[in-house]
Amino acid sequence: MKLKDLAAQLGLSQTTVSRALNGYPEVSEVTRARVVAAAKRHDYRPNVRAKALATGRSMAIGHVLPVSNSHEMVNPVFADFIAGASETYTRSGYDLVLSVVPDEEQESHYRTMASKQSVDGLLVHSPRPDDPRIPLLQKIGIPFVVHGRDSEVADYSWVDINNRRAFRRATEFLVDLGHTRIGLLNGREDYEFARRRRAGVEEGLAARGLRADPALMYSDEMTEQYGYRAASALLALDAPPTALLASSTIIAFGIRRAAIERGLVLGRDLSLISHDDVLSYFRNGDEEPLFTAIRSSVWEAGRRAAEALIRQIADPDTLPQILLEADFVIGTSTGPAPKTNAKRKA
Amino acid sequence: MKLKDLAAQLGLSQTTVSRALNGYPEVSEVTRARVVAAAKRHDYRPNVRAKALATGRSMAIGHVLPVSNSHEMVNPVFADFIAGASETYTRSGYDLVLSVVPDEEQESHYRTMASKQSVDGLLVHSPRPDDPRIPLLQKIGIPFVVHGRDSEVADYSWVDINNRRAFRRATEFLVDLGHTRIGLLNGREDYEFARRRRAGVEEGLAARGLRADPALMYSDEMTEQYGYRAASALLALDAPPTALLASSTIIAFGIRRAAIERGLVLGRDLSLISHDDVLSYFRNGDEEPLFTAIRSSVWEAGRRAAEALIRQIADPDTLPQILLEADFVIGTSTGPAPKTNAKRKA
DNA sequence: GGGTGCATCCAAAGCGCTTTGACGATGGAC
DNA sequence: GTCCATCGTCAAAGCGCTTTGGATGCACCC
Repeated sequence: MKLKDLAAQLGLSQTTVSRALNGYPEVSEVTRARVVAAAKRHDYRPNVRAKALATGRSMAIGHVLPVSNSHEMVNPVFADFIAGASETYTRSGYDLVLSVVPDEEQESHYRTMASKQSVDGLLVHSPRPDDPRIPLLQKIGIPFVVHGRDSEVADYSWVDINNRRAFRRATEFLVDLGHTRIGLLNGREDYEFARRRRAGVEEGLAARGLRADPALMYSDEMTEQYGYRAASALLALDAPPTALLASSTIIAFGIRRAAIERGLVLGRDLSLISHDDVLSYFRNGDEEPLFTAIRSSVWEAGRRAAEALIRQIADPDTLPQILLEADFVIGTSTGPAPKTNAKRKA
Repeated sequence: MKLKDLAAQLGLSQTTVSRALNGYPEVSEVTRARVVAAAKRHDYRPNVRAKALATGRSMAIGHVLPVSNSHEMVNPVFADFIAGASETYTRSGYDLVLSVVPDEEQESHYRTMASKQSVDGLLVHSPRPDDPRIPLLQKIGIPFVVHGRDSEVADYSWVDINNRRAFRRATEFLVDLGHTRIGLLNGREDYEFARRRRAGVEEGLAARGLRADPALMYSDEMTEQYGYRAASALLALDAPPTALLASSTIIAFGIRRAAIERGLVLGRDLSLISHDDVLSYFRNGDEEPLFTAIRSSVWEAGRRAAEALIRQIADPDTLPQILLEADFVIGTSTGPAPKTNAKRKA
């Protein structure tokens, strides 16, 4: 069933039928009702390809997921982010076209997408410092929103959380509890978000007159095993940290394992604050938060980013920039610095 | 730069340019070379929308992810499966259009996709028993591949692992080690894969003359906390199981936590076999497997499913059905049934 | 020299939709 | 009774590509 058939059936022209269905005012309400009823009856839905060609808009948004080719790793964060975004797209009639592309092919892939004109806008994931994709897209002139920022002054549209502030705050919280040896199990610091988090920790320490100890700072792909191994190494030090900051709940799981294995109780012997993306399958406790955490739902971020992109497509002059503040939730994994350590320092 | 411009520039007709670029034989090699060179020089790439309209093929595959609307949960398994599929699509020039749709809207969403003609084929995730989507798609007549099967005799294309056999084998392995009280921490049993796994366990027990104890069988969304809570409950029984089967590595993490917390050593005090989808962020150990496991990469399954679908689109008469056998890898989490329990039974 | 066959290329139609520009009908103002 | 808006409708062009059905030129053969 195509437009032509439907028009013939109704004894109307294609023009009128098209207008009726798309809500143009030049058609009488009685005709519109007839057309809409007939369309529903025949389950008519316009062919998107033809529509796209005629309007020049494909009603699709591109997401390009970078995958570390060496590891074949895809971060579970993406699943939730995309689920959030997809929700918004579906509601607005957009499709989401996804491609998973090895790091080194990113740039050429973006170029291809743009010249094929298969999408009306792009969502850029995981920006690196001085990410080449951004000037590329600006040059091409296609609407895009970045999840994260590649620098403090970013002249493009983005959605990000205030990583620096959140980690600074968490750090100060720990220092105020008496902790002075604080470790950080960060994500890969060739990504901006991880750099900001580290900067936040350093600022927090500095603000309280402490200095960051590089020996307590780790950075890697955020797996459970990384959390376990790094925490085990840290806890085996002569002067182990009394508190740890983790860049993800998954890392925190690994830390907890290392702690339990040593008979340490979180919140008493070792304090732990985790960043919590509120991932579907890695909830930080149920009703009660398990870990004290910097919490910001990445699902929600996906939703917001999608909205920002759609807004920008509608009006290319707006460049939405959305900074989400993370919640700071107190769980059972933090407490005052243990006496023994205090003594050791004295 | 469009075809017309390129043709004009070269002093050729659109026909010839189009043929040259698409590898048709009716064009001389010298002309083809000229055209290809010019296309590269101008970074010409055909507009996919126009191409799709002209050819009737949109060069896109649809994936519809079900999301339990109540929980807003998206299974991390999808991320790896889709990454694998996307790899294949990209290589074959297909786009992947993704939608995340609440359970109850699944059917209407499939219907819409088909009538909009925006995709050439569909990949169906997470089949339920007697899943209505399957007859629907058969009626519509669009090529599709199901990840999993909704029944033992399935007259459509699917890619699945031999869940039943794998869990049967794991169960027998445990019984042969002397375990008689064996628990199962399964996924949601309103999905086919979980039913098969349970059936496999029951078969394995029956084959060794044992009966399944419903009190030792759990079923739920596969989170770490579910694993922890269910295992804790089981271990607190008067006659606790000496061995557990887990439907995912994430559940196994939870079980391990419960075990460690009780001072139990996996492989000595409690045996554990997990299903391992080889998810990016939940590796079962690094070089050495941590858990004894039924292993089958879901990334690979995505790749195979995508290949099957593309094959089917090319030749609708083939209905590829691919049954992957899982590896059985021995880790450190299994061992003979502890004496104390053996005594208790005697 | 006229036919045959092949290699190369082209004009134009068509994919299913939107949108421009025009047209007949109606009704109110004068 | 004429004129002019306004309304409701339509025919046709166009989106950028593929593909059908020739057209042209040239070598080859009898």
